Amino acid sequence: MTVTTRFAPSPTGLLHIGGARTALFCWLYARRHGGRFVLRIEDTDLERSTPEAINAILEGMSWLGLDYDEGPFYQTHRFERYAEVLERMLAEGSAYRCYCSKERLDALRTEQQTRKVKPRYDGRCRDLQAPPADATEAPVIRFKQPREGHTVVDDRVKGKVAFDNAELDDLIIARGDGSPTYNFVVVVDDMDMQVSHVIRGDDHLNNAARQANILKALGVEPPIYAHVPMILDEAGKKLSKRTGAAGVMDYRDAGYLPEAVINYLVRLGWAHGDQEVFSLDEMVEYFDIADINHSASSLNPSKLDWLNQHYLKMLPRGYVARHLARHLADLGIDPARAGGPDLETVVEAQAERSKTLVEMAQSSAFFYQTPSAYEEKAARKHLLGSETILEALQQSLHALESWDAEAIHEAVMGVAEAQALKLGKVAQPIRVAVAGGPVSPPIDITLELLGKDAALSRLESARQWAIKHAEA
RNA sequence: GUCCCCAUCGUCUAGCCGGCCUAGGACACCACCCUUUCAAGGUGGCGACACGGGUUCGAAUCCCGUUGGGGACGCCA
Repeated sequence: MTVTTRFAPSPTGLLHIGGARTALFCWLYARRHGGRFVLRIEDTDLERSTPEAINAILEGMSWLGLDYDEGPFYQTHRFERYAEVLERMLAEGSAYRCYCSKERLDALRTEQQTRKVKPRYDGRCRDLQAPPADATEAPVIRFKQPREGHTVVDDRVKGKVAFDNAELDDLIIARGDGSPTYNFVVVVDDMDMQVSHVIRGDDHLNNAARQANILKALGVEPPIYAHVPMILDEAGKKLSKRTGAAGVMDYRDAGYLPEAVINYLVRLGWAHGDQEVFSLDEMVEYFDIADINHSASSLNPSKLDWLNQHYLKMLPRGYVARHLARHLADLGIDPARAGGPDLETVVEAQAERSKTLVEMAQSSAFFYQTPSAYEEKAARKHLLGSETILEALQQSLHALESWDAEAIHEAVMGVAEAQALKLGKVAQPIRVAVAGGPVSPPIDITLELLGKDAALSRLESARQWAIKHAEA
């Protein structure tokens, strides 16, 4: 049997972090076993499905690098096939037409709720031989669920889960307008696409029993189910659109690398001993459904930050630089045209002091554009009264023949010694002068990257500022 | 309400087919070291088996219950 997994999102919103992890697990399992991974868009809800949401899913998958072997399949393109199976079930007697009105169903539901029993269809039309004379609405089609016994779902993460068939009512598999519903199309698709392993959120565990029964009615062996626990937000609550960056693409925009997000996601609900950092190859090699946790997990943003920084430091500079470019662009900076330092050297200098690419872009902007203003507090502390130091620095740096970190370091040290100051006393004024604030990479590297002309002119501006504010 | 799932540090988790666990790792936090700012790095610290019953020579590990979370109960997916 070739392993086939599928990711089957409904295009009604973003590809959120929970869906992304489900997709990752499915992808990993298929890759692990040299199987197929298919993408299926569950768009049978014409009201809520949107092209934007479809794009968001496709974009998110591709950003994460989760490539699929087949699809995307759209369920709206398969209505003929569903109709065919519906006809067959009607003919075989495993499904029946139900003429109950929505009003009756609603009344039934509220009545059951007040009686404190589980709301379910009472089966009024189950054994009807002909349409009732007073039928007013187009009939829906219901699946004829077994009435007796139990249905056992042998779940690979939850174990054997038994449902009393009396709990499972006759669910609607086609609406009054003839369009098929979720629990039915899933079954037909999984059957047609020969899905061997259904890996999905455990909010579907209850559905598994009904789906397995439909499959059996169709004479097909149900797939292997693996219901993975949910992902909760930081507060341990269900993820909602309001929970900040819930969409995968929001993570990109917030400055995270796909490698970090993937690595973070794989450790949510799954572990391989004590290992925290995994290459894609390692994930594929080690991933196993048996190691998936049983309980829900909450998001831990600071751990994502840590992983992101790890990848910022470890991944090839050129690769990180390409990602950094888009965030610089968001700040209106085009490194190529701004004439500043090579992006890769910036990445090298900034990686260990950045959690995200957004941070890195912000703290590196000064390399490409003169800061519009000094941070007030820093300027007061480090620039005020530093005219002499700044002037000495200008002279000493101006005299440098080769503009490299080593020479710059010597020059700065020289000024500090000449004035009997600790290095910090002269480095901080330089930082504020060139970067606008008190933080930057080591001062010699900062100046080297910035370039001699820019460095000297910013030093001069800072000196002017110091003179002007000393008078006031 | 009914049914289903779950329960180890603040968070992610190792362990779970019982003794190697005075419960390990990671993130976060705190302290110290390093230091040219901020970081990064190093060292150390804080910190959990939800509760109650069993079973057993022995339970985080097995069983039952309680409590607490979560999910499902739609002509949504």
